[in-house]
Amino acid sequence: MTTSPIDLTCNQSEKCQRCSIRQLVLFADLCPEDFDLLQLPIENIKLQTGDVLYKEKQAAKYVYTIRSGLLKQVRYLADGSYRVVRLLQQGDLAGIEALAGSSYMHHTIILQDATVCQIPIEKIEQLNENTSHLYKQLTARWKKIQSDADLWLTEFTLGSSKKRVAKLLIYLSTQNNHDSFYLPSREDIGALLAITTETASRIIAEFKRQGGVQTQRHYAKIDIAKLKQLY
Amino acid sequence: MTTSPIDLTCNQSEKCQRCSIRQLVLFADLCPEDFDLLQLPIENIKLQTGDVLYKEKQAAKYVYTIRSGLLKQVRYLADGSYRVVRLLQQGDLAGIEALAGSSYMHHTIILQDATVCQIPIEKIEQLNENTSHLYKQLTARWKKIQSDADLWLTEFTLGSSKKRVAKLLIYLSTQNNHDSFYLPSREDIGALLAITTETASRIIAEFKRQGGVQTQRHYAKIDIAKLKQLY
DNA sequence: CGGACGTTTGAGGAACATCAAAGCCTGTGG
DNA sequence: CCACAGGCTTTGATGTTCCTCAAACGTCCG
Repeated sequence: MTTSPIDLTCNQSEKCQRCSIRQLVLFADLCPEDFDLLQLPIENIKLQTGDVLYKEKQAAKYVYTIRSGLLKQVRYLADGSYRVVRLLQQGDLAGIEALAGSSYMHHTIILQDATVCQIPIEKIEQLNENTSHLYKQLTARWKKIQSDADLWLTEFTLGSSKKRVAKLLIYLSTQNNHDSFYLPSREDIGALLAITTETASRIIAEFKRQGGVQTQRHYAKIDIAKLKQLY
Repeated sequence: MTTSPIDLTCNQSEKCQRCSIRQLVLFADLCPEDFDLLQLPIENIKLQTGDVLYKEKQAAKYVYTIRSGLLKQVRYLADGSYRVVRLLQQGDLAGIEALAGSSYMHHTIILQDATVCQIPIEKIEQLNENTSHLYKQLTARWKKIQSDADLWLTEFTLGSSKKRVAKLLIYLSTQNNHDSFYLPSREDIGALLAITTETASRIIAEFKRQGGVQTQRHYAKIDIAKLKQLY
């Protein structure tokens, strides 16, 4: 979890305006004058699998825009186990709850190597006071959190385990435009779907035998049509 | 300009400023000058059990502040069944997603007789442009949606049915300060917890026999300590 | 090569869904 | 005031799914 000090030297405004995923990020609607308000540094951070972006209850000073990779937001339970409550991908924000409180609500952990932009909260609040251009994007992000939560509750907590695993695989495969996608560990899949590690393993192993899924290291390809037949 | 106290068309500003749950609602932070911007009428609506506040995909023109009662937000599934994805109570907003889109995301249905304030979306947007006082409350509402969703995923979709029902009863009982609370139908409890109506019924019946729960019509009292022993 | 960790597989049992029927409230109309 | 219909709740019997405990197997890495 290292950051390059070289990044900090060049003009922030220009860096953000030239952002390659500009249309996807929080600052999508800002105009050049808005960018001129950005004085504090926005760091671009590289993270790898297993890194912890931040922990629950930690003092919240930054909101993070996900530029690439896959992250999980996790709640640890009284018995030591954990539940994955959200997956974050390109364009999503991590730690947005920092805008309404002083600490983070989850552990946020990198599943697939990621790059994120670290945006100081003061900067967001400062922009909010000086321009109305951020409001729309922020609202859209909040709404996405809500609709993702609803999706989670209707798609991934209901029906047989087989159906849930299949739906998760289909969801993961459609979230990027490569033909293969990062396949979480069986334990994480369990924590995502509220099933045990063993059940997750059994189902994926069976899908592999039946030709609905092919795996290679931590990546998978699926045959969506075949998968839909199998559950 | 004087206004009659019984005139329903009386000055909106005064009505909202005198609101009995002012500290709980979206407009909590507004100052008198902000209220003067409120030109459009805000209607106070009474609703009873079974009424539909709005439906999924319906054109969204209003955000609703819940003044009293209990509402459910529901997603209907392909097989005709439904899933309750959220409960709304005093101080919550219904239809807030209207701020980032043109239609509602759920069916919102009254469980326990309710009163709600109907706020036109234009009014919120207009206030947002003219004052920064609404921003904080709106952000707090979005954050609550997120934290409620996380609560749902960790408390109500995990563990044995018995545990989930007990947690739901405890949750419902602590949400108001009366000693009894509205107990949803067994079908709704099933749709809340992703279990069948029969299982919900069996568990509540057993809790009743063992003295953890007492019911009367649609209301219940619980013995929290005893309930915690039972699962 | 050996150890650690994640995955797979197995056997057995508990929990829950399903199908089905009976019981119980509540409101309605005779 | 009582009888009855309809809807919700409760209960039962049965079968399936999934969890639990346990062990073997792979794979990656030092």
